[in-house]
Amino acid sequence: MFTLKRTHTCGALRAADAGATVNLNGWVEARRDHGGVLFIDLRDRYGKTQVVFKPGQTSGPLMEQAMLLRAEWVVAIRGSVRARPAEAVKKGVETGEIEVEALQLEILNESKVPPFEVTEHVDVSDEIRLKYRYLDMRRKPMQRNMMTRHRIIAAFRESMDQQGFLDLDTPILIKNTPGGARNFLVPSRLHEGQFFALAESPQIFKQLFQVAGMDRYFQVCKCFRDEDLRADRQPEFTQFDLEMSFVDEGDVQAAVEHAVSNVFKKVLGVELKRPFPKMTYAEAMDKYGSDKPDIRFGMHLVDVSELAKASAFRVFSEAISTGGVVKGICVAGGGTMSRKEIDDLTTYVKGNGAKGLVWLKAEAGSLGGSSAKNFKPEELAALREKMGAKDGDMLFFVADERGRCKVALGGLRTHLGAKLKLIKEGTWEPFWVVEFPMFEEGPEGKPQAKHHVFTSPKPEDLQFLETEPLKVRARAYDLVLNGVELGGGSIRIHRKDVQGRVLAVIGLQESDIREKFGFMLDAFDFGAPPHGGIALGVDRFVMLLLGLDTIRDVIPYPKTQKGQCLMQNAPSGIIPRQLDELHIALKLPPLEKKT
RNA sequence: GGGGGCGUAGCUCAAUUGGCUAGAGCAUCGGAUUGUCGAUCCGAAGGUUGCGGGUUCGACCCCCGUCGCCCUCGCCA
Repeated sequence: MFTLKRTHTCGALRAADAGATVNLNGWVEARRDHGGVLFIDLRDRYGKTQVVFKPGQTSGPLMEQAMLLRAEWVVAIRGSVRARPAEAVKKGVETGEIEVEALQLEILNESKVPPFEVTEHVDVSDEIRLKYRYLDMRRKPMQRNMMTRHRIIAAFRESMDQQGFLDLDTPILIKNTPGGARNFLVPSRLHEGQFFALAESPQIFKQLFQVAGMDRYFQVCKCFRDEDLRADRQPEFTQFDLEMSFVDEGDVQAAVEHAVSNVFKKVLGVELKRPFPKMTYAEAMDKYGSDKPDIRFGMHLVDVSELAKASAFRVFSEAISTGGVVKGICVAGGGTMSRKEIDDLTTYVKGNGAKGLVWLKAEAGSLGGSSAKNFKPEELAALREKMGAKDGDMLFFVADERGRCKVALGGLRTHLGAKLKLIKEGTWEPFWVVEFPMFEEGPEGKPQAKHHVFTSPKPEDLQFLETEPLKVRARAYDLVLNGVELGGGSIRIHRKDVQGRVLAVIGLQESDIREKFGFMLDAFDFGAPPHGGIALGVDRFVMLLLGLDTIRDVIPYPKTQKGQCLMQNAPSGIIPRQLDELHIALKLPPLEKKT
């Protein structure tokens, strides 16, 4: 029986409702039995309301029924709203001024004792949370995360609609095109021996929308990548995806800024300054050692290679003579660091590929520390000057091959920013990283696309395409916020000849190009407009706005680091008949390989 | 595939150098309790120390293997 359908949610009632007779539906979160009076906290996603059963006012049978209630039972209650006695008002709770005096109770469902207490007050391991995700999501933090996720997506959609974008979907089952992220494969029953891939992004389809004249497409879409997981990477994740025609970089960026700003305004009440600033890739790497720097604190990387070249300190001079660089950072007030802390930092940079960490303390108008003896006094003075150090500061240097030096020192900068709490929390400084290189050096020195093969080179760099590909800059842009890459996009190639040249640079044979991208190039034969777009990671976006450090907490049903669903126990084997239908034979590695 | 951390009661954790009956808080169950709200008080029950092997007089602790969760490198255009 379910007759007492709710008239109010568990978060709705206020002092002004006193006297009303209402129905509430929800879960029993807590039960406080005082021998006479019995309190029940009733919970739904809107809040909690205290229900009270009082001897004298509550009938005997109803009291008996109420005594049965346990945590997580689902009930419907009819009762009258009462203002609480002044001394019993619960401050800081929206429904704290009232309670509902029960008149009637329907037990809609009982519950086993849950594996963990369904309250935000207890810590539960990820493993247990994922196994019982439906219980985890009953708790306030996950409810908040899911509601925020919804509001972010809604605000994004609202902006897209306002700007005239069409919400169109694209296939999940698509052609397998090796290269880039590994695809999940789906065998085709109707075509024996053939496979679909799950879309790793709608990239090609959204570009073909532009050829189709569907100017201004967007989608909130699932993408699938069969790669190893991280705190911010799941095998299936969600993107804000958009593409527009007859545009340049500025048009795409403006559209995204409108949407991102709307999200911040609607969800956080924060007005972002537009347009977002831009930083070139070269500057990001030079000053921060990262293509997604956290610019909420300074501590820039300083190149001291000129000083290092002639240095008596061989670690420095040899790094330069072998073609490397020496860079440093200045930690304001870091002079008080202990030897142990410095050792930990050394371990940290070594983990990022550096050979070691040189440290010098700014003190007594010069530089000290165990490495200081390797330098002449005037060298120390010059270093101090170049690094802008004051007494009490700590200087760290990494001498290494250019790329490794930036990565190691950039990593150290980020690490120190968090460790020393240099980051201004609650500040939002989104910006664009632009002028990415078109290619990067792949294995065996072969150029490979840094963004993707449909990214347009800058026209003025086209002349180097075949001769010095690594020098070519792309019309690509990444949106970076608080050290997180929120997404990236580009102006695409819309001319078949240029597309062919780019594919050739990365070493694709004519036949490969036909097989993989033939339909795309064919489409370009029929009048492709100039176009461009971007994709943003929804999960990362939500994580960032909520100040969390894993996207698992903003995805309703995420996978573990081994890519499994602990609730369903997926993936799992299939029965022989299913394999037969697909004409698939398993070839498993031997179970045990013991010698 | 590599490196690291963790795995003890339903949950979160403790257990000295390898040593006595493996403990605590919460949850659960029973009792008490008429204004609590993460109620309180009294009591009870609850353990294959992830699993398998080894070393030892003796293993939660040491060794080998294995499974799981997490972080990370590779990888993720």
